[in-house]
Amino acid sequence: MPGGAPVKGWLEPVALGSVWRWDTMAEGPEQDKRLPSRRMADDLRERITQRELKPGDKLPSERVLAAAYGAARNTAREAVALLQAEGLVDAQHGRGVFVRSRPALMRLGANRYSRRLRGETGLSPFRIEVTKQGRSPRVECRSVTQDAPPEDVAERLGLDRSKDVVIRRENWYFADEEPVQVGVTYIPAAVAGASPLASEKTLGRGSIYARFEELGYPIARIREEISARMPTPEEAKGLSVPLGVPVIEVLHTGLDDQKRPFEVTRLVMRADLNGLDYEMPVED
Amino acid sequence: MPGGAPVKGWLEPVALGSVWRWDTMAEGPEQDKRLPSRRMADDLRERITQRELKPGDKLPSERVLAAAYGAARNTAREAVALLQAEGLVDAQHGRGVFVRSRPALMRLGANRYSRRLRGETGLSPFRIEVTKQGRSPRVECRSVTQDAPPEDVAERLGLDRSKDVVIRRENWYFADEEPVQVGVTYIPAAVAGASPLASEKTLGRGSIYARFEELGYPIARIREEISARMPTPEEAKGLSVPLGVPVIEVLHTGLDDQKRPFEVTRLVMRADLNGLDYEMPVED
DNA sequence: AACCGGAACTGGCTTGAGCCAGTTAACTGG
DNA sequence: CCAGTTAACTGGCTCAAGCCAGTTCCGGTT
Repeated sequence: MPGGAPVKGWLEPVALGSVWRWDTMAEGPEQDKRLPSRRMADDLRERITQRELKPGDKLPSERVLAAAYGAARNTAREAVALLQAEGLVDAQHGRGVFVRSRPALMRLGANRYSRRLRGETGLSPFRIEVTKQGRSPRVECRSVTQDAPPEDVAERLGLDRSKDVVIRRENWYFADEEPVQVGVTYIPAAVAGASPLASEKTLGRGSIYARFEELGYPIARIREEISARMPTPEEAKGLSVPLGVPVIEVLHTGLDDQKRPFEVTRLVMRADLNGLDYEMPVED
Repeated sequence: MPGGAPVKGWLEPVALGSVWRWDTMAEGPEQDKRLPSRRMADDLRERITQRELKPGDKLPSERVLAAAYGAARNTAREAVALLQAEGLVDAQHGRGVFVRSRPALMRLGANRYSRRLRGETGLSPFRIEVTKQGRSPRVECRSVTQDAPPEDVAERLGLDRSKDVVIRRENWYFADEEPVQVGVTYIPAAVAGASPLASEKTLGRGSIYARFEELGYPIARIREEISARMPTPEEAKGLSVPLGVPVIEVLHTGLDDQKRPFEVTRLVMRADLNGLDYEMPVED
């Protein structure tokens, strides 16, 4: 495969090994020029996508893999690392490497802001969606503080970063005690006033948007700016994001019936568990 | 550093090494128990987020890094690989490892379906957005074929996978000749009929939705299902997605004024160059 | 039957060595 | 002055070896 220094090879005393190497090349003109680690990865990927290895199945151990290809353990490790970075596979210390199963995505829609849903169930859309999947939801408000808004938030709320303050509410969302989302909501102090929004961790029936409505800010429009990226180390730890899984970040702005922004929420969620689902009219 | 088996150490004959190990622990209670590769990665990440290393800057070479920490080159490589997987850094063969710059995201909004925009400019929203960024857009229709629809597409179009056929149009989107998106549009054969949609690669002024309108399918509502994941090897190659960068997948359904689906498009785009931006009414 | 220990597996991380292949700049000869 | 070569960088990949740390299971003890 090297073929890097064939000329040198001729000048130097003919090594025993080089002979059969050239022979095999002559016999099999269809040289597999892929690197060993890629070959292993490609083969495994093939077996996975062909369903020969099904979700939950265990891959051959690194040492077995290496032996099978006549390669070093590190090379097999490299192959596994590639699959892991693609999110195809999940390594568990001491147990093995397993084909990742694709759990049903939780589909967050715009209807999560619907007043009707709010009224009918009294439950937050998150709870509804998780329950629908047969898992048990939990929402935890970790902190309610007051601070200067981040740049992008200030911009969307029409605030001056150096002057205005916002209430910052940090919420964690769990399904079966597994963390799946973090949301940080920013509310202008002028909007929250002395309401529970400004201080209470629990907001009572009908979710936060019922409270906004009581304050004179009925949610009429939303803007959602969506991006995706790899998690920071903190996010990876906090959300226990597996290797090879990105996060979706949603910067959400709530607007009242006069199109005034009264709230911004930054949602970060595991992309292997969550998706978004919007249906909307084409305007104008 | 290990300190993993201190108890065992007491039971066994006292090794010479263990003495100073306990000593140093006593002297410096602030043991850095992180693994060498993590320490290097953490330090570099810190320097990057603190802007000491700015986008475009070159990191110390692997060999220099290794020497600085008294570690092997492979360990430095591991550290770099971690940063790469986080999408913080971009390695270039022969040149070095560079802090990745965060280019402005292209923001695709729902307004891309607006009839007014379509009429006013005659340009597709993609072209508008790219031009706005001072780059030159290009759209290339790679193929127009006829086939059975994929499962999820059939579902959304209300078709029977084994009976109905669809027109499949594959489009590639470039900015400055850099591929940034791929879109595959599926149209029921019954909808496309013998129109240009069914055969022509170029569709003329006003983009594809003008053609649909002419056929009696004015786009009135859209549904967009969004997810994110790591690219497949094919996507990584086709879109030249750098390591550590996910893709955003949008499964888009176009509905006419009677809420009938007449078209589904699967869009895959590099998450480091693209984002989505929706503004919509809260319905009900 | 319950417990505990160890053996034999698993992946995690590191070392230090070597070769290959891009890149760049300085040096050379025309 | 330009063109081509070369040397000294860079990262890419592999090897072989070793130790550590989880997991699992089996067999012996209590």
